[in-house]
Amino acid sequence: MRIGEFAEAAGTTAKTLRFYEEQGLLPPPDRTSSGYRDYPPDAIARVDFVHRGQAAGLTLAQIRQIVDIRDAGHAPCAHVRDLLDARLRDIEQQIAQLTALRDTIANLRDDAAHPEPETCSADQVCRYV
Amino acid sequence: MRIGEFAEAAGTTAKTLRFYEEQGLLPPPDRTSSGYRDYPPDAIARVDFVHRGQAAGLTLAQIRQIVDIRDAGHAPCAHVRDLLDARLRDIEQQIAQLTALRDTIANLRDDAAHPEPETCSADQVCRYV
DNA sequence: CTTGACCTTCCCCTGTACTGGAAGGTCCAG
DNA sequence: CTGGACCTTCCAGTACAGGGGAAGGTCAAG
Repeated sequence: MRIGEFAEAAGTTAKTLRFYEEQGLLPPPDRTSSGYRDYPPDAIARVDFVHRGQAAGLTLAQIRQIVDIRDAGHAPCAHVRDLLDARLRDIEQQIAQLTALRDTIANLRDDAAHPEPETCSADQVCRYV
Repeated sequence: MRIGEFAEAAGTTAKTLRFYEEQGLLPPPDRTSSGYRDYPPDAIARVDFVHRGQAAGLTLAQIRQIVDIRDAGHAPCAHVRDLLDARLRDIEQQIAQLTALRDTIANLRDDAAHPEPETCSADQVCRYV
């Protein structure tokens, strides 16, 4: 299977597949005599795994850690648990920060609902921010 | 006031001040005869405005739009309201996405709490993701 | 035999907000 | 007069996940 067809089957682009290979996420496929990449159909599972990892909010570097452990012949379960835990903590923190930011902006916005341009001095640029 | 002293007074670094100037956020200050930047103390208000804009989640490009309006002699109130509204919508959306992602990951993590490495096939790399 | 679709490698570009460092000029104290 | 602290400009790089496009090779159909 050549890269274009494989990319479409895997729901991505040829460019991205070459990039994943370069990043160590996909094993380099065989080449035809003319140098074209020749993918086995079951390599799609690996691309799907990368996509699921991304959907879980993992970076490509983290996904690579997992596939490296698997390719070294081990089950990556423990590492995956650690990654998911860390990601969960990050996300909780991001949500907390965004929530605080939302409240801050909502307050600024409320102030700005009563336009009093004359009280804006050029010094402070804008009295609402 | 030379850049180092001014930077400290404004709570930032000389490098950052040159960057802000290059980005059009700060007006180019006068220069001494030897070419050193010479800041008037009241320029600190402009730096503070940039910092407040950042605290409100605005990008430097957006802050620049505001100061450009102000420097053109207009009150930026209406534009500021639009920016704050847009930012608020973005943040609400980000929070919703992160909340959904958190639930997804929490579920994956729960699955991974019961380790069954033997059911992980090398094909799927990891059955938890 | 040629056309067009596909493939290869290569390098640069995107956006964000800076940071690091090199090469050289300036200023002040000792 | 010399050393060190400060300043100048310019170039390059950071993290992230690719995208754009050039120059050239390959393959199948008409």
